Amino acid sequence: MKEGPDIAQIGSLIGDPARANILTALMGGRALTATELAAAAGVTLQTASAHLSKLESGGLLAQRKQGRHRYFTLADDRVGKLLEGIMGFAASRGHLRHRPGPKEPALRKARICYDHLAGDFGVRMLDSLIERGSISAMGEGLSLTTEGEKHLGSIGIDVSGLRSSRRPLCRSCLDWSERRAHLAGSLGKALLSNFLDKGWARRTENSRSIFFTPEGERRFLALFPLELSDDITQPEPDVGP
Amino acid sequence: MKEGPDIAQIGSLIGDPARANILTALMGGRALTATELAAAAGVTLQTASAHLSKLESGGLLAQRKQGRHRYFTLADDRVGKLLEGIMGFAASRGHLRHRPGPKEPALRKARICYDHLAGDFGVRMLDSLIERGSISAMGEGLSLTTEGEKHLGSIGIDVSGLRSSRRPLCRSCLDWSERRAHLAGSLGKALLSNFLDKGWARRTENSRSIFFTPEGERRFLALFPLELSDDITQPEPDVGP
DNA sequence: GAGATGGTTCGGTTACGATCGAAGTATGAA
DNA sequence: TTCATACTTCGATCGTAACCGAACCATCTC
Repeated sequence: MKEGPDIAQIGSLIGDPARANILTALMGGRALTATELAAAAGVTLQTASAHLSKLESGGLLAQRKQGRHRYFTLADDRVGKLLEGIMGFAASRGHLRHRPGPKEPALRKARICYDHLAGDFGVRMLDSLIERGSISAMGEGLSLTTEGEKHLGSIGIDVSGLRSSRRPLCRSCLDWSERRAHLAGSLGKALLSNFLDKGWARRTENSRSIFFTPEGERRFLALFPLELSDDITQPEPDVGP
Repeated sequence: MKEGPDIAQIGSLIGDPARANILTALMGGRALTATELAAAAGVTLQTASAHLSKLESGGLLAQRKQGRHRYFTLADDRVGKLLEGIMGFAASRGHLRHRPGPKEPALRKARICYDHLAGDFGVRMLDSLIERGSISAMGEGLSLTTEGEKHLGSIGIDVSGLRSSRRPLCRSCLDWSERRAHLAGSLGKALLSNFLDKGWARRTENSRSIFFTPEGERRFLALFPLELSDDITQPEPDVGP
């Protein structure tokens, strides 16, 4: 007696707190093991195992066996989009049940989103590029200008090489904590790699946060200036119990 | 572990089948009453009431009181976007909610949707009316032409009487199993009543399917011819687990 | 081989929430 | 006023799914 795509099944998969925690943990784009995910979800390994198999057969997760580990990731980036959408909506509704842990400020400042930079720094980077005219925003889409290609070339990004890949060069990705867009696509990935290669920043173990060295941060901020650089330094007040 | 993260709340709201039906029903953009939604969800009014208040306090629904009716709509179009995203994902994943049971073909052929005709027959009826010029489709909206008013008057529909009601005369209602529109609104209701009154068809007990008598079916098909009457007879292949 | 680590399966318990009958409230009609 | 319709609240039932302990399989190290 049911008609239409089964949104209830997807919904109930996301609707369980343990599974929601698992999915949230995987939003960073890194592959995580069942044990790590069990810890993230706050359940035992057996329970997590059951959840993971449900999520997988529901098409939300993919797993890849490597030795005696099983690495789980989101099935594809459409799942990520979907979750971002729900997170953004939930955040805007004030459904912030998110517990502000100690690592939270670092996550908010700079973190990885799939393979590119998100958080305050990610938002700032895109804003600055747009303000400068390196990237033009038309509606939902983004495109690199010739000025931008020159600009980014000067800091070591091989744009023409990126163009040859199948993946779109520029895409905007909505940040759930900021509700503002940051830069995704192959260019977003290349920029982050560039920062890491230069030693401006490094990934934090077992976390999605990205740590900028003082020198790296100085250079980053100089490279991506903003007319109205306001809320990037002040920490946000804690919300919730 | 009741302290679920943000997305779990939204997910579990969408995750209940009854609530998913309610939301799906509201995707048409029309405001519907609690009673209509109860029917759409296949639950009693009390149960629907509980679901509706949950959905509302979850920020997914808005209600507007009008006389002794309570009209519910999606809270805003961001909710619609969200649901569309989930539906799109579910559809692409092949999560079609069809558990092809024995009654399934009958449901697909002709069934009731609130108070009007849906399924193959519903789609055909609207297509035929548009092809004939009785109804003109402009974007999302439908309107009855003067030719159409004459045409339907000839088969016993009092259009001017219907106009006096508050309810819109013509509305298109998207059928998720068909992904095509059928005719809703007071005219859609009147047409179905007309068929039932004439004895062309009757409702099936405890089901949403509508049974056409052989004679009724013959007349119906004659009344609503189609240039390209193709897929109305061949049953779709089962999509099994 | 033995032992350790990573992960799954099974069985039984438990708690949550969906459901409906019945009774109660609000609005409109006669 | 009285009756009817639309909807909500209350209370109780009941099914399902989340959960964990324990046992089991798989892979790596030594």
